[in-house]
Amino acid sequence: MNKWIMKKNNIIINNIEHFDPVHTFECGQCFRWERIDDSHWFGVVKGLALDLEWNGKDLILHNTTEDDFLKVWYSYFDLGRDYGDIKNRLSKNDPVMREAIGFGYGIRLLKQDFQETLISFLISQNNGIPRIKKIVESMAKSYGDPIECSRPGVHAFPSCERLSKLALEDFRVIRAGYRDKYIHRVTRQVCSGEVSLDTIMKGSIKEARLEMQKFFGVGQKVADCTLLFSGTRYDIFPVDRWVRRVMAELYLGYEADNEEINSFAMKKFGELAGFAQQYLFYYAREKKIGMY
DNA sequence: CCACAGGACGGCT
DNA sequence: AGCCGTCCTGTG
Repeated sequence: MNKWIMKKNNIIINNIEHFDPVHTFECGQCFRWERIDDSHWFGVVKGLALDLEWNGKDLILHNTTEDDFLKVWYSYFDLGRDYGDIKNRLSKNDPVMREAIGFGYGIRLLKQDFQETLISFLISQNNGIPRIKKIVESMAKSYGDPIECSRPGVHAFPSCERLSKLALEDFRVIRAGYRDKYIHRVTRQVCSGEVSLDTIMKGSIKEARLEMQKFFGVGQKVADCTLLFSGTRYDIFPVDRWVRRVMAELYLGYEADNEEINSFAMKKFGELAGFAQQYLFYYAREKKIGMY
């Protein structure tokens, strides 16, 4: 549990542990944080804009309110979770995990908006991070509500309700390519109740993953990423090419298919699978594990 | 010009 | 049930 104080319009968390904005914002889970300089970041989350400062030990959330902190930022940054305990449990008898955690020690799983996460990871398929960010930004600029903040031209990520009213052609401007038809239909599937968000939130893991894949354009990978990065489920292990590489290289010794990797990871990491995935993914990508 | 990028669909066997 | 060509767009 982290202690925090309010000073003027800033929330300050002194000596925050298990956090580094580079690790957390650049581990591939989010697309709307911009690095200003070594200690300053700007992000747009759930209709709010935030100037974030991190000096190497203290986290400062500028120009916010206690209300927004308690309603949004506290859960978004997962401040109630004991990452020390998670790291200990994952590291136990696992030198690979210990190494990965030592490398990405400042990763936190952000609790992001479900709809935004769903659309963002729909866009992510067959795409690299710079382009994903560009498309998401374009989506906000074109159809999201403007936000008054320290910078001009900032927009919230548009709701599915708003997006569902658009025609397919309206998505051409965001340059999402063939994914525009997925976005078009998925936003309608969310609003119509064709896919049960209740099952996704409260069903068993198996039911939730199955229900997610009723969304047009959502396969297992996008389903799992959405569940994990929206903080809906943590006992989940998204498998993509980086995870496939790191598992082959550091655990299995051979190239296994997604299903085998998934069941191996679930058995090994259990309810902490989601955290394990992030440490491994970040480690693999930054170190380019298995690329040569 | 071609390969590939943090996949998924749809038509084929 | 599994395989595989194809899908927009940008970058190298």
